[in-house]
Amino acid sequence: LDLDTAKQELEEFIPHVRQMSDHSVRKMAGRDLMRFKQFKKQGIAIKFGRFSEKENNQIRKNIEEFLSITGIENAEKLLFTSRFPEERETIHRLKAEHLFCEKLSQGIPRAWRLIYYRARKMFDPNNYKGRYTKEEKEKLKKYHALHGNDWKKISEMMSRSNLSVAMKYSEIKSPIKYGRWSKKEIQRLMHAVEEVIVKRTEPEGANSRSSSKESHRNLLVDREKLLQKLPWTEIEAKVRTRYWRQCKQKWTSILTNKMTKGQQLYRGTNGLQAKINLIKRLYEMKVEDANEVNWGELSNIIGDVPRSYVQAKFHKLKVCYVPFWQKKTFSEIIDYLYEEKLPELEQKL
DNA sequence: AATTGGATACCGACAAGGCA
DNA sequence: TGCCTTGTCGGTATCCAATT
Repeated sequence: LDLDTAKQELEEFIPHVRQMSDHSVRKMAGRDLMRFKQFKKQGIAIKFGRFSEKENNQIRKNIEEFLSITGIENAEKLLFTSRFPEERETIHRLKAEHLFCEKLSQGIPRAWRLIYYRARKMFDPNNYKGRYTKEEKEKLKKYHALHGNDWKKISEMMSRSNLSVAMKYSEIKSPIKYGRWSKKEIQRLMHAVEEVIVKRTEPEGANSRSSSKESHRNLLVDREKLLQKLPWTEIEAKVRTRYWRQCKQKWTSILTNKMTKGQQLYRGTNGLQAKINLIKRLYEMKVEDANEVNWGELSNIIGDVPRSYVQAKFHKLKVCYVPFWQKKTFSEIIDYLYEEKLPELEQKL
């Protein structure tokens, strides 16, 4: 199968296939194309984004079955074979013999690689360890000083996953401030954001003042897009006192304020109406999993606000009004809100 | 003045892309 | 395949202001 044909055939399942490296496309063609076509026959679309609870359960089931077929003791041995040098050969042989790749991805309409990584996260005993203690943070800094970016080594020393230690370190590597933002910091943030936006829309050459103002105005219209794709590490460097994720979050809240012109859209009667509308719309959508919801579409319920604002509001509704929400599925939560809470809210109106 | 609930901030979990 | 980096999502603790 040559590369161009592969790209062409894959395109209907993976819209961004043209931007992928040739190497990944080849891999995907070999491992996934057949599966994708099978799913298409059954009328099932290939998915992206967060895994639904259903998919997670399917992975658990697939792993469990594979373990019982091969007699491999546990998921860690299956998914982190290199941690068990003595048994490596045997496990590899069993995986090949019993078609591990195929079995793992059974019933899940996604690229194989994504499923594999999801499974590794789920079954890594070094994952899900909760917050870092002070001592752990100190240890992490010490180990990094000794071993540099050898996250694999550090993760073993700390019994945390590679991903976890790498991310935590990037947060704590330089001293940052916590707590409320000072005026100066906010100013630096706004400046930094403006700079990267102007730089982006004005590729070298066009540098006249008027065109800069012009593009600035156009960008304000296009803010939803801008909100999502700013170079936050660059901005972090310009702000200096904050970590990039703090910057991003602060920017979102500033933007929300600007968009709502400081009105309190979610207070008093407005807020009540917004809650009611939100519940109604979600109920009407009949969606089974939270990541199928198009939150951007719902934002007009509250007003001119970013998507994340609506999501946060929904979260609040859920936590405040739905008992045992952690144990309920998304549609159960929506049903509860609609049946139990909606009448109450409407009465208050 | 106390209570209550919304806003804000923190940070772990996650997806996905690149490179070797 | 494995590993690292960058960017997004979501749960929770805390802060603060409106309400009683």
